[in-house]
Formats: sequence, structure tokens, C-alpha cells
Amino acid sequence: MPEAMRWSTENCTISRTMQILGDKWTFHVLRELFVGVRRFEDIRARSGIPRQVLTERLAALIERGLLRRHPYRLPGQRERYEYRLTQAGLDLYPVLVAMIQWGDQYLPLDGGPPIVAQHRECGERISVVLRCEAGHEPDAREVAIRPGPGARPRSLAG
Amino acid sequence: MPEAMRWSTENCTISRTMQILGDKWTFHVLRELFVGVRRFEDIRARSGIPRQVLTERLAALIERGLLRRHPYRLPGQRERYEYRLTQAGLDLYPVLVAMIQWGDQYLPLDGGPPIVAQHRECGERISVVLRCEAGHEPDAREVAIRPGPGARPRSLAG
DNA sequence: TGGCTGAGTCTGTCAAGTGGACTTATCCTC
DNA sequence: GAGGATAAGTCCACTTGACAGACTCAGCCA
Repeated sequence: MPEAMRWSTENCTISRTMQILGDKWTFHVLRELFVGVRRFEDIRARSGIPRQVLTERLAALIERGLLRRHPYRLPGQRERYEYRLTQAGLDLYPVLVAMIQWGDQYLPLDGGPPIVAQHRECGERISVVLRCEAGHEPDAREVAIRPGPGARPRSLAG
Repeated sequence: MPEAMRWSTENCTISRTMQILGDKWTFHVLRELFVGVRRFEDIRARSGIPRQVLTERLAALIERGLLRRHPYRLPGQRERYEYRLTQAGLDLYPVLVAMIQWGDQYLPLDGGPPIVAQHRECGERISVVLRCEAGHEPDAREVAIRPGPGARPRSLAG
């Protein structure tokens, strides 16, 4: 029996993160904000999200603290709001970059990658690497996901 | 107008990756495999996925090349199959670790993290870092996501 | 006064997820 | 060889959520 079977999933960090991100459309919304598209109608036009779903997802992301509304005003128009990433939202960059990196490797396109992550200062391509606290950079087979200090035993019954 | 508005999203790497991963249950399945739970009934019991959905998601992940079926046999039982990550699946570690890291920071629990990523060789905690090809390790505000060589212009009309 | 625009809200339809019961194949015990 | 256990599914009825398309609303402009 795998060791993990003895531990509960109820408070699992991945689950709790997926409750926020784990939705087809939520990730599309985040992508738009990461590439700099901030307004309702622009996000909708580029991503194809149904309006109602977009409204709901934006509200959820604000409530979770990943976005905030920011007033803006076009000349000769009334004040409106755009949506911006908070620090919590910006800190999803590693997740985004890791996904782009995986996609570039396993779902490549003939013309090359359609989007790249770039260091603003020097213009070079950015990627993510795994690193342990001893300074090693392990590859995938050297990584193990184990129960941590907050792990709770599983009440078997299902 | 943000620059990104001029570029099409149709072949976006994030979208194409999300077509595979961007589903509440798919990620739960992957989590189970990453922590070492490989059998249908074990996955179902720990994650609470409805059987029908689990059947469908496993089949999809196999078809996409992230998993493979592997025969096994318990003493005194007939042969069955378990599910294992392929190299493509294992290479999602950076995505998983990035998500755990974000969750630990922004959705912390009193008892500490319920799961941790560990280097098998030395036992130290593993995290992900962003790094550019010039060797810098930028923080979130220094990252930009830009159109790459495969970007296609957007036919405006929506 | 009437029209434009961005950002929504409303509505009916239809696909998908859900829980619970049922099925199948194999092995074990009697 | 009959009956039971078990892992891995299938089947079914029900409910929830996504979806497209039309409608609303507030402020500004001509």
C-alpha cells in the first residue's frame, strides 16, 4: 500500500490551490492579465469567455485576493474599471512559466512558441528550475512529494 | 491599447496546455500519481472523484501521453492495471511544485504544509525559481510575457 | 433628444458532473 | 463447482453549470 494512502487529502495544498485556479476559464483570465490585457471587453474578445462566466470569475479572483479593480478613464468617456494582478496574482508567474515551458516541450508548434517569458531588464528568455535547499537542481525523477508537518492521517472509510 | 490585443490567442501555449490540465479533476488525478497512488480504487477513495469521471480522465491522460497503464498482480488475485506517469507526466513537477509553493505562501495552514516536495538524494525541501538565460533570477515584477516567433496576428472581429 | 459604448444582467437550452446501484472477470474458500 | 470477495468499471436519473444571444444601464457626446 502506498504510503500516501495513510494521509488525508482534505487539507492538501494542491487541492486548495486548485479550488482557486482549477478551472478552464480562470486560467484564461489570468493569462490575459499576465500579458497585459486588463479590461472586461478586451479579455472577453481575446479569450472568448462568455460574459456571464467572465463576470463571475473576475469577482471570484478579486475575492480571493489575486486581482483588484482599478479605475481608469478614457478621454471623453465616463470612469470605468480595469483589473490588475495583486502581488498574490503576480506570484503565480512560476506556475505560468512552468506551464508554458511544459507546453513548449510537449506540444510544440511548427512556427516556434507563440508566447515567451522574458526578463524585462536583459531581454533573455526566462524558465523555471527546481532547486533544493542544499543547492542541487534535481531533475524530475529525483523529486518526491511527501507528507509535511501539517499532514493529517486519513480516516479510512471510503 | 495593450500590445497583446494585436495577437491571436488561438495557438497560445497556455491554452493548449490547459486543454490537457485545465480541469478540476485532472489535477487531482495527477496529484495522486505524483504522491505515489496508482490504482483506480485508491485514487477514487482518496480524491473523491466520481468513478465515471475518473475513467474518462485516466483515458484522456493516457491518450495525451502523460500516463501509461502498467500491469500488476496481487498475490492470489488476477492481473490488473495501475497508472504511472510517463516522462511527459513527470515533467509536470515544476508546475506542481510551483502550485504547492504558491499555496503554502498564500493559503497557509496552522499546522504547517500538509505536503512538501523533497530531494530524494539529500532530503532537503525543493522549490522552483525563475531564471533567465543570462543567469539572473528575476522576481515577479521583472517578468514579461511577450509574443514569440510563432505568434500570429489577430483577425479583429470579436 | 437620441445614440454610442463598455460592462454587465437575463433567459432558455443543452452538455457535463454527480451519487448510487448494477456488472464483469478472476481468484479463493469451502 | 457454488458462493463470496474484490478491483475496475457501466448504467441511470438528476442537478448544476456553461453557453449564445438578447436586453439593460450609466454616462458622455452630437
